[in-house]
Amino acid sequence: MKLVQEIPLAAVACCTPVAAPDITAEQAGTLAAIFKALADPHRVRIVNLLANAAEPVCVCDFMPQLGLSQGTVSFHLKKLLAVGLLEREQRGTWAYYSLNRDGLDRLADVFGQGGLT
Amino acid sequence: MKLVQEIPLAAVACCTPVAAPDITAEQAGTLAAIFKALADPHRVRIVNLLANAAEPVCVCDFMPQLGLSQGTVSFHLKKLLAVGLLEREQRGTWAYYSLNRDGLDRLADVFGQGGLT
DNA sequence: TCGCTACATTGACAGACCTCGATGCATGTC
DNA sequence: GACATGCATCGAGGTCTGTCAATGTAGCGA
Repeated sequence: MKLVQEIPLAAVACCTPVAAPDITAEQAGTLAAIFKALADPHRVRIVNLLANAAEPVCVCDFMPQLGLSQGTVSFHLKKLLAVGLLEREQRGTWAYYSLNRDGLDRLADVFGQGGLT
Repeated sequence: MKLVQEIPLAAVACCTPVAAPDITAEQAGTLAAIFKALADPHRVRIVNLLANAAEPVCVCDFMPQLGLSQGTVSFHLKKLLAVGLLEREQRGTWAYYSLNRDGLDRLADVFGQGGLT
């Protein structure tokens, strides 16, 4: 059970719908890695917070919202970043995170298209 | 880090979009549990196989497809069943599994609706 | 009833995950 | 240059997960 840990941003760009005929083991692994990134309540909340934020959010703002230490917040952000769901922007000492809307939209396609109706 | 293990079928029926404003910790946990069920390549393949199957599939058919032992296949099917993504039907000695299309459709809504465009 | 078949469950183990505190590394300020 | 700040990374811990072999359970046929 060794999952792909680092998924380049491009991987999200070519998500295979779960209903696509004859998914390969690699495609299943890529999809599973993205789901795994969302398989934690704190990371779901991070995505939710970013989805409702008009501006990018810095790490220090997540800490009180999630009630986690700074290192743990960085840990979760890195996971979401690795699968291309988030974008990171450095502004001086601060690191601002925002949602990669394209990534989420394509994830929606994984369920929608492909004849799952 | 204690996740809800058993999610009743109804839970999928009221999925909260990730972009819904101010998600609660419980809602985040429910969503994360569903993503966690899909956070394994073998389980993604199971969903994929069922999505392309015209008829419900029995456990014995999954074993050669996934290359897993019988006990492990049951283990994965139980996970997907617990979050309402699958349906189970007993026919004599056989157990037939099929996709809960409603569950997947609602999961698609989690990304689609809520102003994530 | 007995045996067989198809599944579910259990026990055990290795590996992965989440968390925190501590440390390291830039960047900005004095 | 010295210091403070914001963030990433590391090490260690406890917990959870995925896997198999073995065992338990229910239905079917002889």
